[in-house]
Amino acid sequence: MNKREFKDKIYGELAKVTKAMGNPHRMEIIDLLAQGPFPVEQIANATGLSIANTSQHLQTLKHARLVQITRDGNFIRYSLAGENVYNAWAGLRELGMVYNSEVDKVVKDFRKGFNDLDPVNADDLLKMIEKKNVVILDVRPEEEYNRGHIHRAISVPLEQLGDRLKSIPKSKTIVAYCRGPFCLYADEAVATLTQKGYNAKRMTEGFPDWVQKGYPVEVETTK
Amino acid sequence: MNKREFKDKIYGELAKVTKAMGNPHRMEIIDLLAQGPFPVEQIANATGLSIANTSQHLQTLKHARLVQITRDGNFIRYSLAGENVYNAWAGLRELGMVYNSEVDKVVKDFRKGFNDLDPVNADDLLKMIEKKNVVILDVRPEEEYNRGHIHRAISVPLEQLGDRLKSIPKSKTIVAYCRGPFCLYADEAVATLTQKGYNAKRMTEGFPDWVQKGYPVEVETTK
DNA sequence: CAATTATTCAATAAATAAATTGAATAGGTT
DNA sequence: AACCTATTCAATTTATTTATTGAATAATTG
Repeated sequence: MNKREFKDKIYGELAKVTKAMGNPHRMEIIDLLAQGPFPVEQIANATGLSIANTSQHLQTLKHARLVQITRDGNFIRYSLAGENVYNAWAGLRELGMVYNSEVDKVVKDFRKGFNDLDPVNADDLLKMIEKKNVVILDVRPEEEYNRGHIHRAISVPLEQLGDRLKSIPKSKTIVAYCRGPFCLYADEAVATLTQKGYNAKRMTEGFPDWVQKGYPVEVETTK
Repeated sequence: MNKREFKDKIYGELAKVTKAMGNPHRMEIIDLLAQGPFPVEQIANATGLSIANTSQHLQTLKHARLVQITRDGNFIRYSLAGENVYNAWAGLRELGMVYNSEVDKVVKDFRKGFNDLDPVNADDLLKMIEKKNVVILDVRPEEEYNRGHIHRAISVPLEQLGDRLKSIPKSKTIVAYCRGPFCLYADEAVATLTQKGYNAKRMTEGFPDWVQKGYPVEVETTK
């Protein structure tokens, strides 16, 4: 193998992995799988794809070793192959948000529609936790909260928010978070809370980013 | 814009950027441009592509805002649009090297051919610098050394290595570095030095990775 | 062991990306 | 102003990727 063949081989392999990521649906799937394992049907529902199409995209990701499967009864659950997958994905996300002003603009414009201005980021939230003047709401589905959540966050899945307002104190700042910067659960929660008179904000990032930064979490102990 | 349109837009934009990276030649170009600005012809030579083909790939990268141009006399020089581009690229590289055992294997096998076993990584080298028992050789072209190099490294471009052996002490460990883990200049230098009786090793990473880690550098002051 | 359910495979058509060639452009130089 | 030189554009062919449909598979349950 000469030098050129060596380079062709190496960059070829890297390009394969990158290509496997370089599709809108697969980007969304990776973002979702960062929350943990999901069966094909749920992935299809979340992304609006057909089951067969979802399966094909998952095969593409699997061949590139970006996702792995675990069998659980009748279901096959897909999850990310390791933390490097999320790291790489987050790197691309940052790239998109910094240099492609359209992405940033669309996100900001959409949040305006929820009256969700002045969000806090993960570093802000960490400081607020130290000062103990904040209530943190995890508004993802309960299953995802159970797999792991921000230290001292309470689980209030978006569908239950209306019923559980009385347990949320108006005297403190409320920070809601969800799956990631493109997940809208937290925005919807903030819209509801603000309307009811709460001082509520969303955290711009999601739980996986909190984990990536090494900030305090509680994780599922069993299994 | 509804939720689905929002997500399609966001993930679509991210996929565009990722697709722009997801090609073997463009991967190699990004890796090269991490050293600084290069004109099209040099990029074509380094990658073995035709000028026209190189130009097309550069246009693709430019439209995705991954590279930017600066005019300098008759030449147009291309360089990375910012540090996030290198960060994202390095994230994909790690992903490829960790989960795709083929990449790791090819790199290791190729190094064996240079008798270049037992390399040091950036962290190792930092410790060796503290102990002052190492000579660091920057074996990239001089122009790249001039733009920035590891603190106290001396410039010995590969072509000049044979002529400059007498100035390199045999009493110390020699560590050579170059552009990155897939660059072969350092391997060739190590092969030559080892054959002449030196205790020489390569640093597995390259200069951009050293910078990314925030380790001590000397950079061009003028301009 | 047949039936059920979740998932994957195979085949096709439509869309997108790549390499090649030669012509066009746009700075700088004489 | 005419001429260089580096770079880009346009047009073509070939290769790859995507979505869709319906059939096939494989583990589980009755």
